[in-house]
Amino acid sequence: MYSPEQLMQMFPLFDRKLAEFIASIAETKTFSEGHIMMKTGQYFKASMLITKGKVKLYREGEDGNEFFMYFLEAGSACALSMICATRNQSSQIMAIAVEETEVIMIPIQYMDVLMTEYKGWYYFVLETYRSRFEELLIVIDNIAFKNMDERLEWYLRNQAKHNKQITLTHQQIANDLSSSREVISRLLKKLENRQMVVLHRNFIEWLEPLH
Amino acid sequence: MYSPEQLMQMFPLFDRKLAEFIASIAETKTFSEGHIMMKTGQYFKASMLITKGKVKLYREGEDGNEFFMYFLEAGSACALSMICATRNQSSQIMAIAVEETEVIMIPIQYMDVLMTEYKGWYYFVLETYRSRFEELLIVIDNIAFKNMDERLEWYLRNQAKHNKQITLTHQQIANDLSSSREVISRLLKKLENRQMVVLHRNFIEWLEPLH
DNA sequence: TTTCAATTGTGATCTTCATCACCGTCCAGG
DNA sequence: CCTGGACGGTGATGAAGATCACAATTGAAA
Repeated sequence: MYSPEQLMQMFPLFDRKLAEFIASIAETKTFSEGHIMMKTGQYFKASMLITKGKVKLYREGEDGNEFFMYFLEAGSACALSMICATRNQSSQIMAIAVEETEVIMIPIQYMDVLMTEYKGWYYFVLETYRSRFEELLIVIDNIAFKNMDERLEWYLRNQAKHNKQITLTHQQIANDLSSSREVISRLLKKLENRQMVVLHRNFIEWLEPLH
Repeated sequence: MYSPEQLMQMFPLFDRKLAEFIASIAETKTFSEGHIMMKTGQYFKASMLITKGKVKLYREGEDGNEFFMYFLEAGSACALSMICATRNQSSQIMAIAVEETEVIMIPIQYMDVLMTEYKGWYYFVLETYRSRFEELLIVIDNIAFKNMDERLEWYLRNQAKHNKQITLTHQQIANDLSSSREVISRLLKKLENRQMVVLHRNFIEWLEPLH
């Protein structure tokens, strides 16, 4: 499905030997938009490397609340799937494909040989874990130290990274931030006054530079 | 300093071969109470395994705020020191010894051989990372979904795990929870009314069962 | 013993945000 | 074309918690 060259381009930490091995065992799987790729309490039989699309990672509260944490995009891997697959344990996170998403599945039985024979693999695993950890720390910063207006701005900037047209309703944003629609509507209005966004029905236009 | 047997007892995921290797290269280091073991932006030249004592991990906000995340105790390792050592990157967390703490330092140059030759090591690394990750998720649950009274209760339960006498001032607790002293004082008073704690000057007695 | 700084208690007020109530707008399916 | 449900706007009210002001208590140092 993918050549070693393509893999090395998507996953810069892969060396040639590793890319060749992954290419030889890769099985891809496609999830359609809205598909739940991972549910709280689920066990994994494979690690997933994302090759196309975009996945939204949530934390689920006890009372059915959802709390947005981060996106995974092409070139990244699901840290939890890697570790849970290796250690055969369950996850505490929910993942939903926000667009059509393709992943490479690496069955659990290859974990040992990958880890022991391919140095590039464990660099990749560690880097994946480290960067997910950093993202969680940023999430904590946001909810611990910032007000809703700053969190909304950070959230929109995140969403806008790949597309300045953010096709979300105020209600969906409120859910992701664990807030309420009215508050989000009012804050969006303020951002519009500051000329940072233009509001439309069913989508929001982001006017600021993306990085 | 430590025999392989002692190491295997403290770190259950170590197999004999790994414990022997660690024992052969172990250098211990002791940090006195209050010592800052790790600072935001610091680089590591070694992984640290904790053999005695207790370490408090904080997230630092931009404006000097501190936010308590979790403790590390004997038998656990600092996930960040392991990964940052391996990948030679800096951390975003602060660690302070809350009691006299002894650690085994594993210099960076052993990371490769540990990872490739000792299967027990990478299980240990993954498990360390996974459990730290879970703890961060719990922190997020708390600040995203819970009120201050529940968070305070969780915090005290955590502190009391090893000692029912919690020697902290209300101000210190407020800092850890990123709240204010007055709020903490009032909530503590409520807990006292519910007979869950007894308040004293400079320390708090936890009356509930520990687990 | 006196004194001063750290700790704790308490009321008043303010800000942020959640919640409720209600209305207008848009648009897709009948 | 009409109409009901989804979406968005807006004011009023309430609760949680931050902040301010100040008093009371304690304990260690002088």
